[in-house]
Amino acid sequence: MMRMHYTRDNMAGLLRSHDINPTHQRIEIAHALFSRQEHLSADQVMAIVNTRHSETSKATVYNTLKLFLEKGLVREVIVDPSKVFFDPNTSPHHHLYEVDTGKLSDIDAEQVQISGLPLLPAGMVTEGIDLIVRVRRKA
Amino acid sequence: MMRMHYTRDNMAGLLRSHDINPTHQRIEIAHALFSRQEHLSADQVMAIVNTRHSETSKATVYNTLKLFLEKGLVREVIVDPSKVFFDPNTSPHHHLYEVDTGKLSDIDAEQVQISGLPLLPAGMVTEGIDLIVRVRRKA
DNA sequence: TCCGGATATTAGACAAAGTCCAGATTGCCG
DNA sequence: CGGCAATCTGGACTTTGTCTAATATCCGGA
Ligand SMILES: [Mn+2]
Ligand SMILES: [Mn+2]
Ligand SMILES: [Zn+2]
Ligand SMILES: [Zn+2]
Repeated sequence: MMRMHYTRDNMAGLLRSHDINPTHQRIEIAHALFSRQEHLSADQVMAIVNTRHSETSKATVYNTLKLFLEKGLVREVIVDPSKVFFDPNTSPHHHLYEVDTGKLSDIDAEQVQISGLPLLPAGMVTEGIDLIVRVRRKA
Repeated sequence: MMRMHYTRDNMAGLLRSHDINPTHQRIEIAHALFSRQEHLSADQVMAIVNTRHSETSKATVYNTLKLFLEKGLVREVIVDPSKVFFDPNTSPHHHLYEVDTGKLSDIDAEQVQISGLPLLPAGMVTEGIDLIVRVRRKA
């Protein structure tokens, strides 16, 4: 997939296309995630956004990430019991998690086949299927 | 698989077979998990074990669950960003998570096939593959 | 049985992630 | 400019989990 350059200016349009009012703080937070294309925790986003001078509060970082999540701009990845990661890649994909380093990387869903899953309980719909491969350095 | 009845008396042998010294507290905690065969959080274990009268401290509950984990007596399930679940079922299996209720149930690994996973980075070994089907009640 | 060391448990202080709220700011429209 | 909705904020608060130093329990040997 051809990748565009994620400038702050592009962020406003991206936010608007997801029905999010583009404010200064929201643009900075989106830029932190999309320019890096990495999985970031709220704490990491907080640190990135406030590197030069403090300009975004903790409450806003959490509120904004939750808003992005609701609007489908980012995805949540739950692999570490101590923190949630936010993922700017919303296309269907899986994850490889290096347990000793905490490094998290993507596995394209295209090449992975999952079959034999049981039928869902009546009245239920799948919200998502998370596949996490946990690896560690060989002893 | 034929299932035995998990009495407190059985717990001592189970603990010993996993190289765990069976103390009163450890037996109670193991009994909470194995007699129910459910996924429990530390908090839930704490509540169960202290129903009649307070007899096990928070520190011991956490220490013991971690010990059980290290000794392979239980397994950790990470699906909810706010708490870890402990699973007395250590046979390979996957999970179905009902996001609105928090209900967690097992999916037998036998019938599920996962193929096409990429090769691991050199020097890495798989510690486990977690597959979580997230479902919610239809709108 | 008594002693001493190793093992296990404890209360409570602490830390980290995340939530909540009431007040201040901002942006926009008339 | 004045009003109003939307947004942002500091800081108190909650929850989950960790740590520590003191105590209690267990067990093997004299
Ligand atoms: Mn700035
Ligand atoms: Mn008892
Ligand atoms: Zn990802
Ligand atoms: Zn399970």
